[in-house]
Amino acid sequence: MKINVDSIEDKWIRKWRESKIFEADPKPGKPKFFITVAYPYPNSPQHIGHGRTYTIADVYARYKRMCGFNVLFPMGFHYTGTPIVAMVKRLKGGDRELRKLFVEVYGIPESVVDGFDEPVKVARYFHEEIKRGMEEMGYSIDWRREFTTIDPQYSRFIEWQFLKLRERGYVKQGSHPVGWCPSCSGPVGQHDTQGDVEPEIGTFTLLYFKLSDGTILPAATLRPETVFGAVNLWVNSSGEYVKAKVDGEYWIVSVKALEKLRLQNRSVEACEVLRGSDIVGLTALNPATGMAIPILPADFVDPTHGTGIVMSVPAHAPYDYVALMEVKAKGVDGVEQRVIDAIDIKPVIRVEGYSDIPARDVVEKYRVMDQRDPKLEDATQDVYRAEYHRGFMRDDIPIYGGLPVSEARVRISDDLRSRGLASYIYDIMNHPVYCRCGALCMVKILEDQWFIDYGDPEWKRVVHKLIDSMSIKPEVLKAEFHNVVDWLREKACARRIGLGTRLPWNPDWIIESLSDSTIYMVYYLISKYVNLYGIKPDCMKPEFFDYVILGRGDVDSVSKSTGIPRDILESIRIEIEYFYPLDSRHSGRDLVSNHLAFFLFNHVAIFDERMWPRQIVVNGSVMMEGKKMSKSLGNIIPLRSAIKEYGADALRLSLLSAASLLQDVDFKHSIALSFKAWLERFIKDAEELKSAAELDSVMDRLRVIDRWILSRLQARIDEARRALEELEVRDAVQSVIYGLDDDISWYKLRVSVDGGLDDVAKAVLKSLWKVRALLLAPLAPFTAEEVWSILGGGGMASTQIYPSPSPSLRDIVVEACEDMLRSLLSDSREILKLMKKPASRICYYLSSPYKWRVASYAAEMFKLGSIDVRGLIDKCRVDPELKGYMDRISRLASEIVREAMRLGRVKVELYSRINLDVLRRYLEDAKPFLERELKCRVEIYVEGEGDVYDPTGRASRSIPWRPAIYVE
RNA sequence: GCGGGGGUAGCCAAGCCUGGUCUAAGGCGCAGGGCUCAGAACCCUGUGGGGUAGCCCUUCGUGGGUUCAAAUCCCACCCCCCGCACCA
Repeated sequence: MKINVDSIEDKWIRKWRESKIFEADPKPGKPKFFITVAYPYPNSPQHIGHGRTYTIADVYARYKRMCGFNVLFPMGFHYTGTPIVAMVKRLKGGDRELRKLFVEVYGIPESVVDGFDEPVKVARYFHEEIKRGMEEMGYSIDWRREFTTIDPQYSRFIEWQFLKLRERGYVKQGSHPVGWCPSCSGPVGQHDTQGDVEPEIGTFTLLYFKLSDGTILPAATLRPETVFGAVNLWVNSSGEYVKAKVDGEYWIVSVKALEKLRLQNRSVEACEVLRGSDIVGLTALNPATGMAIPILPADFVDPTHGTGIVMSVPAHAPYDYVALMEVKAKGVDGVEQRVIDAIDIKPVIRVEGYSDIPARDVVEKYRVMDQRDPKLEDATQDVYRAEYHRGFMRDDIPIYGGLPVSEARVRISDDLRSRGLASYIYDIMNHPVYCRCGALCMVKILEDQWFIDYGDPEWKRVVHKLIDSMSIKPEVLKAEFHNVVDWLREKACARRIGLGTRLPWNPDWIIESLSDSTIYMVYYLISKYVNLYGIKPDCMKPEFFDYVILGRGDVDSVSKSTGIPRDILESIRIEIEYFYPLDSRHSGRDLVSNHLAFFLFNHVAIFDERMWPRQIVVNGSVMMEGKKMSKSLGNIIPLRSAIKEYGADALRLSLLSAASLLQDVDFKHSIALSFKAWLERFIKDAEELKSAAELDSVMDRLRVIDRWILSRLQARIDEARRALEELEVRDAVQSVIYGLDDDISWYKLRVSVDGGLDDVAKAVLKSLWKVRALLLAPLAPFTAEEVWSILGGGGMASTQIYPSPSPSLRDIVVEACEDMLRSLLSDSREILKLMKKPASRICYYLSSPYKWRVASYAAEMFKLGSIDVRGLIDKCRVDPELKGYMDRISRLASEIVREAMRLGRVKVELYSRINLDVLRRYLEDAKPFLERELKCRVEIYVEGEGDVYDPTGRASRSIPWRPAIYVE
């Protein structure tokens, strides 16, 4: 029979939808479980990496539902933000790369791409695409609550949230440096740059070197402490410079630098255009030492970086050292050689392992050829790092002598600034970074920027308290959350462009995406009513949210002022009281330091303690055949194509089983295929077991091995439950699939006669298949439903109660005997393997009763604590029944102790349940099986009884946990 | 730099918190066998080395230490990955 995965999936998607089993409404008295995953941003189809988080959440939702909870698992779509806007702009600008991505990688028809002329159209398209993927994956979502973050009703909600934050004093206004494109006049993030580089903003100290007429030559540096060793200045002689009036003083900087100063809100007025060569040869005063130093040309100076004026510290900066050596050797046009010769290298910092001039050390070490040599970067890194961590200011440096460099740096910069000899400037650390439009990125200081003040210490304190009291899975992340909360500072919460909600008190600003997604989980409880009754945005005034979310105000007056009928208001209020707080929040690990942290802050700010979230679950990402998924590698597999290729269940299992929660999953084609095959086989087996009898009808005919497999099943159920409870989905797959497979294949080997199964075995397997279908239902729901229905389970698997271990089917003695049988078989095989000739008969010798007595003492000792030979002998000595055996016991005791150590606590505990009679009967019973497996006659004796066939005297070697073996 | 995570057999990966059940789960790959006209799939067996008796030797980044006993606990070192924001 051929299994048609597609039609099975279609069938169950339809049945689930028609039966509305995933639509959750408040049910007083029934425990609820509210679970959400971070909603998707619809700027591309989802790939299998996105699928992991949603699948884990769905497994949890399905599991909790089967545990009797009224589970609510909703979904929305996050339209807020700039990337989609930027994409449309690029498409309109004829960006071929992006078009290619859409058409060739995502498989979107050309005509559809042509229609992408507005951000919302793009969002709607991917929204539907993503939603379909979620349905196809079998996610048990209550779709009645779906919304997007640009729905006007949602905007009312976000406005309300921001009014609350502002009321509580968490919203502030201030200035803020951002990466900026002067040509687009907009902020640039990673998405906006060539090569997706994140512009890093750094603060440079601007040191004011002055010409004799007072004109300032500001040198930008990250190492202001080295100013004491600045013995000349560098400019690029062919670079464009300007003399300009900056904040009322005359400055000379590069043309680009003037633009930066303007963006950073200095008053700037250019006066005169210069070339670098125009200022070469002039003399400037060092602001720290007062020394007159010459201005010299250097090719390495990049006029677009910093100010285009570079202070030269040849003792500690390899670039400066090399450049100085060059000018000393070659001379400079228009500068007297005497001036150049007079330049002395001045050391400022001493650091162990380096000479007085560390820059020279590394230049020699790296064999740097000239100032264009790329090795200078590494050389520079070396010196900087060593000096920063291990360096001290030399004792001849006034005031700061003896200070560690890291401390001196801050103090010197502060002191010079307070004396008006320096200031600071922001610049791009990883310069140069280019905007997609091609322009060089700079730093702009935005004035009047709105912030949420996550730096507020009191607010942080409360968030710490929440983190301590909630569950975070995996638990190791708790420390990370605490750290993140400690780091967080003001967060810019609004921008000028992009989709989203406008700040209610200042509509020029649009609330950015990480700030409008912090408490929206509660909105799912409202959106159901918005969708159901078409509540108008205008009705959703602050008092509406105050009432339904916080329980403030009076229903009648709220109803009157909003025009929303009283019963609807009350229903929403009841819904929120019932489902809130959120029981589990799921996301990938990349959201820990932003979204998830903000989620906690905002809940604490807006809700009462009893409505704070209960749990966060974080998972790692997905790799593709060992490599990171990326557009450039072209190894992104869209979720929906993967579903087509492997089927939803096989894909789910692949994503669930390949790694523990926080670890990155390595997705492999071969693994997905083997799950696919496994699932098909599971269904085929069910078809074959369909006609078997029910377990109840064969209960009185069960053999030990039947009892064994049923007992194992109970253990697997227990493992699966435990694993799912802790969201160790990997372990759940392990137990339900591989673990049970192991048990079943052993069982089949034991019960099959001539390769076939009798009707008892079939009945046992049928019952096992039914239980297994339910065990599998959260993990691979389509297959589970299919098998459950094939075997006539009744109702849907998704709504059954998750199996619990049944104590009456657990049989530890049988498990112990079977375990011993297996090790006996494997020991026998090992012996047989080493024998050259085939064996004709194999004899097992069980220990005589007195040995069992000694073993039971040993097990007891082990259970209570440690085990030792002397102690064991002492115990035996006082036992009158062992009186006659003391001569043999000393050797036996040491053997037993050794074996106990080898077996370990768990096995010894297990074996202690067995006694001689039970084991003898058990092995006698299994004799035909052993003979079949070992292909020779098997005989079982008890040491010390009459007619024991024992030509080599092996019987005496037996101990109770390990019968002796003789092979002939 | 600060903070977090990690280095386990051919590969991926569990175990580590709570030391002994650890030559170390499971999967993939590989090899042999079965099935088959053949192949794919599937099913068995093996997969550090040695061994004519169930065993011995070696192994969990490196080096020390604690312990009767260490992949697991402690110390030092080396290496790798991620986050540090205005961006979803």
